[in-house]
Amino acid sequence: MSGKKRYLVTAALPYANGPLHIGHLAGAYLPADIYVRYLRLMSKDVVFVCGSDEHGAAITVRARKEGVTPREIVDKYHALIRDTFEKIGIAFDIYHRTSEQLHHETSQDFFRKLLENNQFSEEVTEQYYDEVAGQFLADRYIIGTCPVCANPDAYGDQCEKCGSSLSPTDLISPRSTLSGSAPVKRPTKHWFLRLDRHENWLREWINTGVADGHQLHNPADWKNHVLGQCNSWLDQGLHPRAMTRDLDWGVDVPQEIPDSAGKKLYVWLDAPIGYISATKQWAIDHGKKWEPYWKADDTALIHFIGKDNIVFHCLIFPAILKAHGDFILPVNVPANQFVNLEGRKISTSKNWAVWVHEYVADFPGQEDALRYNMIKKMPEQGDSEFTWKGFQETTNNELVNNLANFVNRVLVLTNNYYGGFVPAVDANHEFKSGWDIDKTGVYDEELHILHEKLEALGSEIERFNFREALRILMEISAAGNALLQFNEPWKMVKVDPEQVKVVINLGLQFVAALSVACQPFMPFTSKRLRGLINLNALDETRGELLFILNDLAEGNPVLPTGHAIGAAEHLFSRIPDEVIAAQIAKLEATDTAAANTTTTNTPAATMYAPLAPTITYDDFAKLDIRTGTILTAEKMEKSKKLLRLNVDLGFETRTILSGIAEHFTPEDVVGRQVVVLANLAPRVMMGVESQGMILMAENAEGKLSFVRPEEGWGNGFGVK
RNA sequence: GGCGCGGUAGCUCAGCUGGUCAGAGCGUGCGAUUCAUAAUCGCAAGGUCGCGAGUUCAAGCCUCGCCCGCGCUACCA
Repeated sequence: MSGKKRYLVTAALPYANGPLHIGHLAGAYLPADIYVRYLRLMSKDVVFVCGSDEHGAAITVRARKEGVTPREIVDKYHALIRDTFEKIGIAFDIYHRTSEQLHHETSQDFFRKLLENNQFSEEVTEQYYDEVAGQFLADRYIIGTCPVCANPDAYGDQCEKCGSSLSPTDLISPRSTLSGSAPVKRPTKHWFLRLDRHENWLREWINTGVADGHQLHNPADWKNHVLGQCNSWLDQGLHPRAMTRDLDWGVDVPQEIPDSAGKKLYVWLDAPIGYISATKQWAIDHGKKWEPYWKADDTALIHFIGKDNIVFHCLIFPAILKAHGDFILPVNVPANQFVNLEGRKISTSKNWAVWVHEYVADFPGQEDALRYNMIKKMPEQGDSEFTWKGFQETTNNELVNNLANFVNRVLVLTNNYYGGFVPAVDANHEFKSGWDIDKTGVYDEELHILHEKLEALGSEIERFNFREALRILMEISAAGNALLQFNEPWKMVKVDPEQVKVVINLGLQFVAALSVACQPFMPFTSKRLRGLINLNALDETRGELLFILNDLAEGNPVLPTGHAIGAAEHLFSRIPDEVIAAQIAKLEATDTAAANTTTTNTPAATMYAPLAPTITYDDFAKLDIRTGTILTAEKMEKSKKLLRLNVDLGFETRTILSGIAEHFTPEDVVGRQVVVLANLAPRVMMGVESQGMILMAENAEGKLSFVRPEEGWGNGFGVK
């Protein structure tokens, strides 16, 4: 254990424009929850904060699309996400929200402090401006034709059809979603954090753990992919990044600052400071001080995130904290990778996901089955895979057959033979060890091994190896089953009743240990299990795992002789094939056109892009579209997406670059008849001038199809 | 194209600074068993550790090249 006096654990703030899916859970929230629950059981001082990230253009875009206010969007999803966390047992000390006044004040104070510390440069850049609506346009407010896949409704930051990340200036014929007009570029001033000035110390800190001459962490404890990603960025050089935006939904740049009108803090400064605001609110609610958790050297700050957030939490936020001056740096950022679903990437926009709020509705009382499976499949080193079949198998084979069964066996035998009381034992009586079939068991030694297992489990959690920790947990259950199997109390009860007492007593100690050790992973099961053996639910403020470890270390049993247990019950229920089939069917159904009518919170518009604003015939007539034939095709050097085509337009041959290399090989396209936008302004890409654009059709999966005239149609003819 | 992380038994994955590291769980086969939601326990199955070279007394573990997956990034239409 790090030896720190207190812990501040954060989990990535969910963006309040959609529900949670299992990838979120396995990526950040479950590992954080396990870690925190473990710390509490070990009597550590820990605060676990999270909250909804409620600002940004995506929310306003969504609000406009649904005809509601941004406030209504965030209220809806904040409530949904908060309740989902509670239902699946993620035990934050506080789940805050960035729309709270306290957060606005906190982040504004941060901005002022950075300004005071001379951490910004002010720069004027050209941004798209909507003259009709009278405001600057966030990237998400601008749509236009995607340069990669020709989707006519790509956003200024990203094309949701092909997933390309874009900038507004990439879009062909951009238009404003506010008014439908074509935006114009206008100068606007923004505050840029001088990240370049932080590059050197960040590099040292990331790679050696040393900052300002102090050893703050050991890089060997950080995950490979986290270090790799950071160094990849550092090697490319850090550049000043804008900390403000022209937005209308977010935290205002403090008004006393000149030119702040209409400016909002960008997500870099808004979201991570949400961790601090949340801690402040928690302190207010509980009569505590928040500063020690963020400013004291003996606090361990740990960020649980997904891999998409690595540089944000390992470089940018630390730079902000350092630039402020008073704050500590994270001691570790154990980012997880991604979870795939049934062989495909989880996609909110394509509705390929298992939504957690739907799971808890479909599987009431089986929250821990999902938690268990997600922990088992946690993407700790590389991407992992969730399948419904796998979920069924682990639930039935491991939770039902092994864990629940072991508990049931012990309780049934105790009730049958000893009237439900923990039997007194002769600690010197021999039996067969549950840990090793060839070993003679000794009561104290069995407890000792149990102690070792619990310590090993804890040490794996401390090192963020949650899958391994879970495996050790199940090892205890398997050893318990083996203990019964080897000693056959149902036979020996007539032959050697003293031995049976030892075996059953030991079995009960295993069950009691499991009731504590399983709590970080499966809190609902812990509570249920504690009930079965007539113990109170764990009080997380009391460090009960620590007590048990101390007891076992001294050779004392967890459950005292004579303790009365309850009736045997099953902890888990088997998941039948039909239920799994239904979930798979549901997944596949929502993946298709049914997405339009589904009750999930997935945007209905994802199947079909919204219709673009109406244009006149004159607008259309500006386009000169011609038939043509691809004569030659070759892959562009150094480009992943571009094919260089020579296209016969009848009257001339054009060189056209087309972003279809990820869909078609050169051989695929040579000889194809195509339709070409012939009067598009030429554009130089990768050093080659493209003289037109090949028109493609695209479906919801982002697959492309050539648009072409009838077989044998000539080249160079107009399309109207 | 550049960079990063992965590519290990049918499946899901462990393998720290190179030398019991060729492993675990599940599935499969055989055997034992009945207290238990036909659950449990034991044994077994021989996987070129992505491909090809190299360094070393010794390489999944180091180096170089290549292939595949994912991510970030690029003069990105």
